[in-house]
Parts: sequence; structure tokens; C-alpha cells
Amino acid sequence: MGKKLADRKVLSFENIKIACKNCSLVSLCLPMGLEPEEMDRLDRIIKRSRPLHRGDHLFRDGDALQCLYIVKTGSVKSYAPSEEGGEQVLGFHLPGELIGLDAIENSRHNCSAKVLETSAICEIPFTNLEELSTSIPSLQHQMYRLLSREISQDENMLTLLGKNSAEERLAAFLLSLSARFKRRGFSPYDFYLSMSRHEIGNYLGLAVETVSRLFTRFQEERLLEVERKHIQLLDLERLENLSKRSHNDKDRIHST
Amino acid sequence: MGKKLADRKVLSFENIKIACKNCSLVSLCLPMGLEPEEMDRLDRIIKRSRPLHRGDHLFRDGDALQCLYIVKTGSVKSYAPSEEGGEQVLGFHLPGELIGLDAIENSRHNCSAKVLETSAICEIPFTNLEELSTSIPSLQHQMYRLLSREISQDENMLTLLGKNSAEERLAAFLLSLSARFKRRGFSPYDFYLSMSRHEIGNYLGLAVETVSRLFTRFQEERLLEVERKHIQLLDLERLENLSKRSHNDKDRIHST
DNA sequence: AAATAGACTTGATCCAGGTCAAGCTAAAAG
DNA sequence: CTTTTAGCTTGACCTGGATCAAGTCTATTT
Repeated sequence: MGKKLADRKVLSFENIKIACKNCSLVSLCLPMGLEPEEMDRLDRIIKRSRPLHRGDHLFRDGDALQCLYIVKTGSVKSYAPSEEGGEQVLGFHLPGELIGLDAIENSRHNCSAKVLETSAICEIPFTNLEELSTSIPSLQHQMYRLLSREISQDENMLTLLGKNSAEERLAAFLLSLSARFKRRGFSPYDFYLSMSRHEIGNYLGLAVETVSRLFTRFQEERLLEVERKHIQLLDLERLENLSKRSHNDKDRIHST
Repeated sequence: MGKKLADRKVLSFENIKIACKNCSLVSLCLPMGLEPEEMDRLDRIIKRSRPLHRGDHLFRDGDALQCLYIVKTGSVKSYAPSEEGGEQVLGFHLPGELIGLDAIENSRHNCSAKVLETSAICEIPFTNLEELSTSIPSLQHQMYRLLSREISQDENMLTLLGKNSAEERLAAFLLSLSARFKRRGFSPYDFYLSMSRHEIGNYLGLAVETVSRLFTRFQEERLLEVERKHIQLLDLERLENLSKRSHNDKDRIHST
């Protein structure tokens, strides 16, 4: 309990309530490319609440769409719960990433999102955002870009699940994390996983055991060093090669 | 050759060059919900070219984004080609569906799209569309909705590929087609597949042989009648049950 | 410090669906 | 008409990764 208080102090208002223009993420986040005046207008509709803790939900499948969410610090997973209690992990979200875009279609969330570790989150009421984007063309453009990017990413993921082997999937996953950490100014070689093996497996369409065995094997092959959540990538190049299916590509479809 | 001329006559200008307001797809297409005056403005930027033929490309992976495309009649597949000549089928598109949305992010197409049969296509120069959507809020809203819907669909597909068995995938695929035909005023029970078994398998992450065997089995079980491309669904309810994974849902992730 | 529990690892076994091989069919080309 | 070819089906076999079954390790609780 005393611990939690301390935690709060460390990340509190100085860090959380800063405006977009003072935020280190500005160059890869929603306000990217806006003029200072436009950024202020956006800033005024963004809510910055106290930090959320592991397991807290941003929203649940079926909730009415109120806000879109951006990770400021920490990480979030989104997932589609199934009736029977199972789930499909749809994505892991790092700082600067916009969450909840699949809810615009019918004003209702199509998946759930919960934070994986203590996280600061920016909330953006969608109605206000939409209005604002009508009067700020570059904000509208940025929205189109972010929605489009989400589609591209999902399509990549479809290819990964449709065509790639277990080892290709895990290698691609680690490289994706690595690249995203790098863009955020963190080490691309040395990082901590905020998600469990189970969640990684679920995301990649693999059993936990398979993920575990692959970590062991990758370590034996000196591709990486792993100790629980701590990952050190030792050979990005070989991982890169592993992640691209080199082998059987015989399902080429004949053109007409 | 005489045949082709006849074809052209049948679908030519009367049918192809009609304005949105006279198009039967208006209620499920981009102009959905626009005022007549707004629809005219949209109409003015849309190009309607002569029909394309099987195998013609709308665009190829890497092309600069010029237009988004809407199927008017016929069908289109989008796919991610891989270096080695293979491909991952990303989707099949029926009349009223918008194609190319993943290109907005970086103004370059991230996949290819080719027509599966003789098809009429509306082309919408994206720059014009974006401008127009700045001055027509309901058009902007519709764009957000369509982009969001694409994300939801891709997420559904991720779940299908990540969690479902071969039989669940094929059942879900057939039901999806059935529902989409229904919305377009066609029979949900009786339709023709415009894609090959190979393409279906590729899309669903299955080998052709598996798709073929499943069709045979579904027919033996009186779920459907299949003869080459012609499908008759005999028992939607049982197909529905098949498509939802009823069995092992033991990968529930423990909450914290 | 002992107990409990969740997360992870490792080994043994199994099977859904992939791969390989052969033949069939229909439609297009000659 | 016959031939060719691409698409589809069916059977036999094989394998990657799932499942089952024990542990082990860490962290939290008591």
C-alpha cells in the first residue's frame, strides 16, 4: 500500500498531465504534423487520467464508444473475448499507439483492452475528435493515416498467421517489438516483455509450450538471451532471416 | 470474340456509367447517408471506366496511391505477393466494397488487387476524396466508418486464423459470403464462387486439398450441395454451429 | 520461513492438416 | 473433333506443433 503511493508519486502529474507539445511522443503520435495552434485545440479535448494498473480495462467488448485511447507510458493488450472464456489477443500497444479504432464503425467496441503494467493513458472523446478533424484538415489526414496503418498491420499479421511457421512467427514478433522500442528511443536489443508467454502464444496462434521451447532454442542458437521477461537480442540479422519464410513458397497462384 | 462484344453490350454504359444516386448499391456503399447535393459532388470526382476482365489489376503492391476502388459488379481479390512468387490472399471484395484503404498510410499500396471475373469498378482519386471529405462531414464520417469496419473485419479474420480449425474456417467463410450476397439482394443459399479452391485455401490458411476434402465432407453431411463453383447451402443453422468453435476453449488467460 | 499459486519449462505422445502422388474433369485452344 | 491445361479430387503418408503430464522457479501470502 505504501508502495503504491510511492509509485503514484513517481509518475504523477508532472509526467502525466503534460500537453502534447511538451510530450516526447509528439512525433509519432496523433498530433504528429499539426501546427502549434492546432495542437492546442486538440490538447483541450484530451483527458489525462491517473495511471491505470495491471489488469485495468480501458474498455470492454460491447461498450459504447466514448473515447479512443493512446498509450503514454506502459503497455496495453487488446483482445477479443469469446463466450466460453477464451480470448484472441489482437495486439500489444506501446506508447504513442492509438487504441479502439475498430469501434468507430458501429459506435461500439468490438474488442476489449486492458493494461499490462502500470500505464498512463490519454483519452480522446471520439465525437470531439471527429468534430475537430472536420476543421483541421491535417488532423483528418492523420486520422486517415492511422486507421490505414492499423489495416496494414492487421494484414501483415494475417500473412504471418496464414503462412509462417512457429519459429518465423516468434522471430517476427520479437523484431517488431525491437523496432518499435527503437523508434521510441529505447534499446532495440535489450528490453522487458510486459506480456506473458501465454499471451504471446495466443497472439501468434501458438501454444504456450511452443513459445517456451522456441525461446530455449533461440537462446541455444545464440540468437538471444532470455531470462523470464528480460530479452536481449544478440543477432538481429539472423533473426531477420528466420522471420522471412525462405522455404516452401509453392502456393503461388497461377495468373490468368 | 463475338461473345466478348456481346458481354460488353450487356454491361455497357447504361449499367456502368450510372450516377451514385441511381445505383442500386447506394445504401451500402461509400455515398451512404449523403444528402443528394453532397452525393452529386462526390459523383463528380468518381471515374467509371470500362469493365475489367479476369486477371486485370486495379493496382499492384508498391504502386503509388492514386485511387481507391469500389466494386460495382463482379468481384475482386486483394493479396500480398511475396518475393518468391507466393502470395497471401487478404480478401475477396463484392459490390459496394471499398478497396485500397491500406495504401493511405504511406501513399503507396501495400498489396495488389485483381479482378476475379469481368467486373465494373468505380475509381475515386484519393486526394479529391480527402478534400471533399473536409467539406462534407458526413462523408468524413463515412470514411471513418469504412476504415474502422475494415479493421474489425481483419481482426475477425485474425481470430479465425489464430483459433479455428479447418472446418470452422471454411464454414465461416461460406457464411460470410452468404450474408454478403444476401445484403446485396442475391440468394444467400445459392451462389457461384468466383475464386478457385486454391485461393480459398490460401485465404483461410489451408492447403487446397483440405478445402477440397471439406467440401466433399460438407456435402456428404448434407450441409451443402457443391458442383464446381456452384454452391447451395442446405443448412445454415448447422453451418453456423460448425463455424463457432464449440470445443476446447482452454486458453483462457488468467486475469490479474 | 513455510505455504500456496501463477508462470514457465521440459519431455512424451498424438493428430489435424500438410505434402506427395495419381488420376479426373471441363473448358479452352488448336 | 482432339489435345492441352488448369483446376479439382482422392488416397497414402508424414510432420509441426498441439496436447498431456510432470516438474521447477518466483513471487506473494500467511
